[in-house]
Amino acid sequence: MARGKVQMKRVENPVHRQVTFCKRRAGLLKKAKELSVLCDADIGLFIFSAHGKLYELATKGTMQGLIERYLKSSRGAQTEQPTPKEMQATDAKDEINMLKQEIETLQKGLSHFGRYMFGGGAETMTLDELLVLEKHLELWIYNIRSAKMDIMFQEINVLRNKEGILTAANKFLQDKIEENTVIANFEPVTTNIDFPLIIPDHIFQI
Amino acid sequence: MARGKVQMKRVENPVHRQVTFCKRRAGLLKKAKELSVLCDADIGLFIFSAHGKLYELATKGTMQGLIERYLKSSRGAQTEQPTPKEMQATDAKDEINMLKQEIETLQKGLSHFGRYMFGGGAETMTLDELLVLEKHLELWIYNIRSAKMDIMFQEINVLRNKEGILTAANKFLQDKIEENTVIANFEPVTTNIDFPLIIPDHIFQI
DNA sequence: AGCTATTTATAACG
DNA sequence: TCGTTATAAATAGCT
Repeated sequence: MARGKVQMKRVENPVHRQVTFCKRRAGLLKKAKELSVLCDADIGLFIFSAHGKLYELATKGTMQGLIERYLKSSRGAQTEQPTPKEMQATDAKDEINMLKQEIETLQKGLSHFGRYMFGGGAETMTLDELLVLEKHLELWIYNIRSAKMDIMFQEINVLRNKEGILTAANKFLQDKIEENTVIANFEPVTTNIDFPLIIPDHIFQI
Repeated sequence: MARGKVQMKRVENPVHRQVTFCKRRAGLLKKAKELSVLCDADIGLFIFSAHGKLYELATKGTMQGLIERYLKSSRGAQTEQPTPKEMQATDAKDEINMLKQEIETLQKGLSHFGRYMFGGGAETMTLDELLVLEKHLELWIYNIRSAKMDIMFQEINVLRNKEGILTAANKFLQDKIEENTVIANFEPVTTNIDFPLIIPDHIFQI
């Protein structure tokens, strides 16, 4: 495409070959992104250099997600999945697994972000790419928050239950002491404890 | 690339979009093949049209085989995730101030993000703008998590303190009852309470 | 890495 | 979809 027509065969000179690889790889990735943006297409592209180094592009979600979609689509002519993945958790274990998965998704999204920013020749992000990134971040934030809240609310409830039991036990024992004292005609029980048996209200304010 | 420069955004006219998709898809597949041949690269490429139709190219073996190779290769080369900046709080007041500051940062980041995404005619972002945005988003996510955790840990600690006080009071009262019983030479105190005075261990497990 | 001279890809149109 | 053509992009050969 410049200063000489190129033969469609392997470039024999190793230096030339490496240069050509760099340039054309950048061009290919750019073209793929352009097609995705211009025509609403979702594209997965990965390139192994002759020495095995990996370069990749996923224009929607993660490469994992696109690969799954590819496998479904190429196997049977199965129905498309318009909604990427609806999440329904039946129990805590599912919740934890989903959380882990989402963290992974997020990390991939971030790494994609990094690639967009520093990857070969990709100096611009499209609005669509930003929207995808935003969705990932929203999902990430939401799921981390939910999971943490669930776990901590659980602990808070357990502690509140324990508090109720202990308070009741405490009250019962105080009543018992009074009762025994009356029966025995003893002086009221006196103590030198330096912590309150009745918890001041302010402790219960957070 | 012809008879007019093209904007890097979705082609709105559906007919034009379809034509562009056909032509550029063919061009992309051709370029991928050329890169593969010229530079000894192995390439997997799949394209989902907007309506879900699949187009694919695998320059070596099958797409399945390339996908397996991709999965292996991408696992090994996990990109490290940057650790958001660590925050050190000496007391609750500092914590609150930091939180407020971070909220401000977050709001700035959000407004930046919104501007980047929807601002007038700015379809491209510079590398510096992207770096700023990335930092804001990382900070945003990290701080939402931190703030929630801090608040809930605070409540948990208060409840744990209350639990400790009540347990100690409980034990003291039990000892007192025993003591009074011995002095009075009475029968041991008996009760018909239906909750435990000694809390079963399992309650303390969360 | 940059820089051109060329080749290629392709947008608009028929 | 297919062909034509004017132009925008990509890039081979150099430095």
